[in-house]
Amino acid sequence: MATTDRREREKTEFRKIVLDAARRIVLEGGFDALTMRKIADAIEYAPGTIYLYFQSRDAIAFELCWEGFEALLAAVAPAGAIADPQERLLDLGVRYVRFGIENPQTYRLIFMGDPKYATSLFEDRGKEEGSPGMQALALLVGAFAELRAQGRLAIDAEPYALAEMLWSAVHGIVALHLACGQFPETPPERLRELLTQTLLHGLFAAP
Amino acid sequence: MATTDRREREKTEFRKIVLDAARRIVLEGGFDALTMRKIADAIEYAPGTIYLYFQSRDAIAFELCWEGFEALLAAVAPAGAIADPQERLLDLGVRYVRFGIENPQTYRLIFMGDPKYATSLFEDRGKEEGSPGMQALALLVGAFAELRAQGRLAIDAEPYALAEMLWSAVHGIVALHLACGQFPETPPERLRELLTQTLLHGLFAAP
DNA sequence: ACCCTTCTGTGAACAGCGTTCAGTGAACTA
DNA sequence: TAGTTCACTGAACGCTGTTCACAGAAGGGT
Repeated sequence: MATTDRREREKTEFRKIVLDAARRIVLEGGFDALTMRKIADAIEYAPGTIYLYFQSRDAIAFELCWEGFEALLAAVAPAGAIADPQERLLDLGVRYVRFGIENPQTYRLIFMGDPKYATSLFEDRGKEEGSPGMQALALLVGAFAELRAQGRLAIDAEPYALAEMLWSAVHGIVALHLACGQFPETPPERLRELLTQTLLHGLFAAP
Repeated sequence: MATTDRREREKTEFRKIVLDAARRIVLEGGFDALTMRKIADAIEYAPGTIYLYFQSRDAIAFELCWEGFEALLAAVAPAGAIADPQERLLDLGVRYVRFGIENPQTYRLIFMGDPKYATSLFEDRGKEEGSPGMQALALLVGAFAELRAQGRLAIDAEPYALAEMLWSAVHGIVALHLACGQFPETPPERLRELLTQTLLHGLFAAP
C-alpha cells in the first residue's frame, strides 16, 4: 500500500514542522511563550490540527526536552575521547557549562521547568543502553571508576555517588546563573574553574 | 483621623489574609496552582477585590518569594554563631540543604521559577544592609575571608568568588534533586557531605 | 467515470486563566 | 439627614489548552 507509506512520511514531516516551529518559539520567548495557537499560526494550520499529530502541548514540550538533552549529550560527548580520566572530567565540565550558558532556554526546559520532563530523562525503560540521563551519567561514573582503579582517588566513596555530586555541583553553577541572571557576579566559567580546582586539590593548606 | 488608622490596619490585615491563602495554595499545589480565583475563593471575596490590595498575581508571588527567602535566611542564620569559619561553612551547608529539601515549593518559587523573582533578591536598592541575597552571601564571604586571614586557604582566589562557587554547588544539589525527583539517587545530604569533604581535602591522593 | 468510504483539517465552542471596570450599596463626613 | 467617598461586586475582555461536529478532499472498488 503505497499511499499509507506516503501518508506515514507526511505525518513525520508534519510533526517535524510543528517541532521546528515550537523550538523556534521556545528559543525566542522561553517556554511560557509556547502556545498551541502560536504554533498553529506559525505553521499556518488551525490549532485543532496539531492535536491530530500530538497528544497535547505537554507532549510537544516533552519532545523538545528530549531533543535538547540529546543536544547536551552531543555537546559533551567529544570529551569522551580524552584518555586521561581526570582531563576527561575537566573537559566534560567545560563543555557542560558552555552548553548551559549558550543554550539557556533549552537548559531551562530540561532542568528548570516541570520536574516531569527531567524525571523522564532518567527513568529506566528497560532499554539496552539505558535512559539518556543514565547514559550521560555513565560518562562521569566511568571516569571516576578509572581514577579509582588507578589508585588516584584519595576519597573513599563510590564512583556513582561522586559522579552525581559533580553533576549536581556543575548544574548548580549553570542553574543559578540562569535563575538569577546577575547574582553570581563571577562568570560561570570562572566558577567552574574554581570548583574543579578546589575539588582536585582541596580547599585548605596542608597542615 | 481614627478611621484612616483603622482602615490602614484593615488593609494590612487583608493583605495578610491574601498572602496566607496564597502561601497555602502554593505549598499544596505548587506555583502553577496559584490562581487569583482560587485565592478569591479561599478568602471569600470576588477576584477583583484582590486587585485593590495587590497590583497583580506577580506581586503576590513576589512577596511570597521574599518571605520565603527570609525564611531561608532565618534557617541558616544560627550557623553564624559558630566561631570557627570552617565549621561555620559546614553548618551553613547542612542548614541550606535541609531547608531546600524540607521546603521544596518555597525553594522552587525562589530559585527555579521566574528569574525575575530571584534576581530581585540580589538587586542592590542602595539600602544600608544590602539586599537579602547579598546579606546571605556575606555569611559565606565572611567565613572565607576569615579563613584567608588565618592563612588556612590553600587556593588563591577572592573570598567573594569562593562564596559564589560554594553557593552554586550547594544550590545544584538542592535544585537537581527538586528538578528530577529521582535522578540523583544519592540523597542530597550525602551529596552535600561528599561535596564539602572533597572541597576540603581534595579529590586526589597526594602524589 | 462513478459512488462510497475514509480521513484530514476546520472553526466554533468550553472551561479556566489574569485583569479591568461600570455600577452598587454601605460607611463615613459635614 | 444629605452628600460624598470608597470597598466591593460580577460581568466582561482577551488569552490559554483542548474537544468535537462538520466539511470536503482523497482513496478504493466497481
